[in-house]
Amino acid sequence: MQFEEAKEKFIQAWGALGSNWGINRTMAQVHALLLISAESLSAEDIMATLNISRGNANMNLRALMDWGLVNKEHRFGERREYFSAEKDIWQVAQQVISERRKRELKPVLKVLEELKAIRKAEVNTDTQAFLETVENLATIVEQADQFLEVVVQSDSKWFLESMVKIFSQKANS
Amino acid sequence: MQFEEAKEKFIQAWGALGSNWGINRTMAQVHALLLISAESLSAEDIMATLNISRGNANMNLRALMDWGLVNKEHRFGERREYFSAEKDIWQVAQQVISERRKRELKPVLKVLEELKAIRKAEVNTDTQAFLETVENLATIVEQADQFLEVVVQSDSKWFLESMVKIFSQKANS
DNA sequence: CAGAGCTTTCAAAACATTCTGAAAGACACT
DNA sequence: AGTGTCTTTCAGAATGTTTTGAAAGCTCTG
Repeated sequence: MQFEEAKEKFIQAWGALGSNWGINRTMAQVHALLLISAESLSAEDIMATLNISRGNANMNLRALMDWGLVNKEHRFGERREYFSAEKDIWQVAQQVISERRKRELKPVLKVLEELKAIRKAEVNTDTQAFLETVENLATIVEQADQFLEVVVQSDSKWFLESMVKIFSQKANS
Repeated sequence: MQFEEAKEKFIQAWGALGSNWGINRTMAQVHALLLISAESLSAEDIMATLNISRGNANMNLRALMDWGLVNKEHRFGERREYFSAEKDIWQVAQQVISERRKRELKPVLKVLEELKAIRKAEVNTDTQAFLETVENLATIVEQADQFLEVVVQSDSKWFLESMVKIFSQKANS
């Protein structure tokens, strides 16, 4: 496989993955492109490579910066700005997890807590089932949230070792 | 908070969550509705409660059945079909994880493996960076995949205990 | 302060997804 | 076979999302 072909394939694949995960295709593609470029790129470069408009490039670069996945660089003596992506994949993963936790998990947890406040007095089959479901759901989402917090705070080495321990424990049981 | 209000709030919240995760809003709402209903519901019930059309209800029920989250029930002496959701949240989570792993993680892993095949001979800065990124990415995605496999195969009790162990280990370090 | 070179914004256009409702299909019963 | 009840399908409509490109905004430099 040739380099150019591989590059393109990677960008496509990453774009497709993104769109399954609520991240828009172009944004994921821009990220992919920056991930695999040794040097930082200008908006111009990105527009040309991905065949997208200036506005589009700008918008998605901004979103990526919001997510903390991409950085802007000023170069001395140049007006043009350059962009680069965090290359340490573990850090990228942590960043993504941390943002999604903030943006999505937290609000859901809040709602679930509120819902537990429904008056237990009002007892009938439906209320019963409802409360039980909400409580179970809240528990599992909280646990997932806590787990992810640990992930976000761990360094990659520690985390992987812990996972290996779990795997082997599982294998022996 | 009154029951009806709580119910509605829950359905809305679940719908919103779904759309951040590549699941369409209505599908998530139908799932939510079934989750919190003590009895199974007919298509008619669902249409009425969520204010959606027959076709829409049918389509999303089918998708939920595809995901293994909802079951169809035939009742003796009735032609109408009833639908119910798996209420054990741990099972729901496992089911969702297992489907997404199959649908999304596997294809990405496949592409990443293919990309590693780029000729290493062709060495220059860009190729270098590319290969390194792809390899790191592949490693982390594989590890996530393995972890999720363990989750899917574990019972809830075992898994939670393992997580607690990790948490406390982390706390002591 | 005028102009060059770049970035940012935003309304309208293009595109994609989701929903509707009418029609066709399936089935059980007479 | 005919009828009533329910389910499924699907083309077109509605809605939602993304992209474009032109215009407006910066900021440096002569």
